[in-house]
Amino acid sequence: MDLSEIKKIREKFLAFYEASKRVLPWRRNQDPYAIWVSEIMLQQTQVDTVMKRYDAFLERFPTVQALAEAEELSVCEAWAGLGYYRRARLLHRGARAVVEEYQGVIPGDALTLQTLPGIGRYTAGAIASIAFKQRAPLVDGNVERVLCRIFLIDDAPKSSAGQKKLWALAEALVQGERPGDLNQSLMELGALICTPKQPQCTVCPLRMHCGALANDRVNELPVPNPPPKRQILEVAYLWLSASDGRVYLRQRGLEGLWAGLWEPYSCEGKTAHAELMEQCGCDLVSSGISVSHQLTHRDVRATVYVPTKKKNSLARRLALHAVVDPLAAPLSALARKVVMAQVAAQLAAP
DNA sequence: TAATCGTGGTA
DNA sequence: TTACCAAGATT
Repeated sequence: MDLSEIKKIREKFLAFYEASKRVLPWRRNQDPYAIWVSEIMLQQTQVDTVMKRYDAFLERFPTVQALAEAEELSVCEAWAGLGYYRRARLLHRGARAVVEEYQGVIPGDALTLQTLPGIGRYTAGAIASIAFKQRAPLVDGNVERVLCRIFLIDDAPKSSAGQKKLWALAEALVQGERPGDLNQSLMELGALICTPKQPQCTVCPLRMHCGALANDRVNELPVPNPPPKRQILEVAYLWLSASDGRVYLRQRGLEGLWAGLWEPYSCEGKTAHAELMEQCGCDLVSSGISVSHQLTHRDVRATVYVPTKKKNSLARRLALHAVVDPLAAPLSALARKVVMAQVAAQLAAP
């Protein structure tokens, strides 16, 4: 990307911001403390939600000194309704750090800001650029979307490759006049025009510079971040059959996973096998049957165990019910797989 | 690196 | 109803 193109894009953003910026409480002045408070409140929180509480918070804690002197509990009170209350505690700690380590003067450069509690890379860039006019970049959810589209970035925004490209572009764009306005213009475009769904490309001031629009890929960029890796849930099932061929089942509790459904007695978690033996009070060996099952956010690995010798008291001890046809019971999909696999194995090799 | 942290809004 | 998203940071 050549510098003249970057410069044109920068100027489009600044012109858009000048013409279209919203009137917001934290844009009244450039008080670093007030900007700081707003940036913390706005983390993962909608503008409307912050609007309702921002002025009251500043009225109660008008300066960094006032906040530092306050009790943590009262800070959290003033935070009520904003969620993520750890932010309030970290902001409070940050204020105390500024008073103790910086004589109450908020540092003006991004690197120092980022050492304060609750201030990460984004917030440091925001405070440094908006309150101190430093050429410090920032990347938030809006900026990710806007830059992925304009610069046709095919990496997922949260991926390391994507983050690297995004921060590099944000860094390049902010190297000009009015860095604070430039940074806010990126976010403002994302909030008002370059929205996640149904972006207003026809009126977008950057439409002549947008790679996604030129390639008709606006709706597929940014590419979705990969879903979080699913947890593995281990389940150990006890296969207990009576001499007459019936199978022992139990009903699960009415809360939680597979609530109210039936299954062979089971234990869950990494120590499922050991726990199952503990509950049975006897040795258990694998029946040779193991089953995989997928839930929304878990991969289940189920293994079936059988007692090494007949334990007639087991069923009574575990309060199990003898069922003639286990497949007729309301089983979870996993338990159904387990029962079918176990029955099939027994028919094949009785 | 991945889970966690709150609440409110939208399609 | 259910994702998905909203000016992220921390451990």
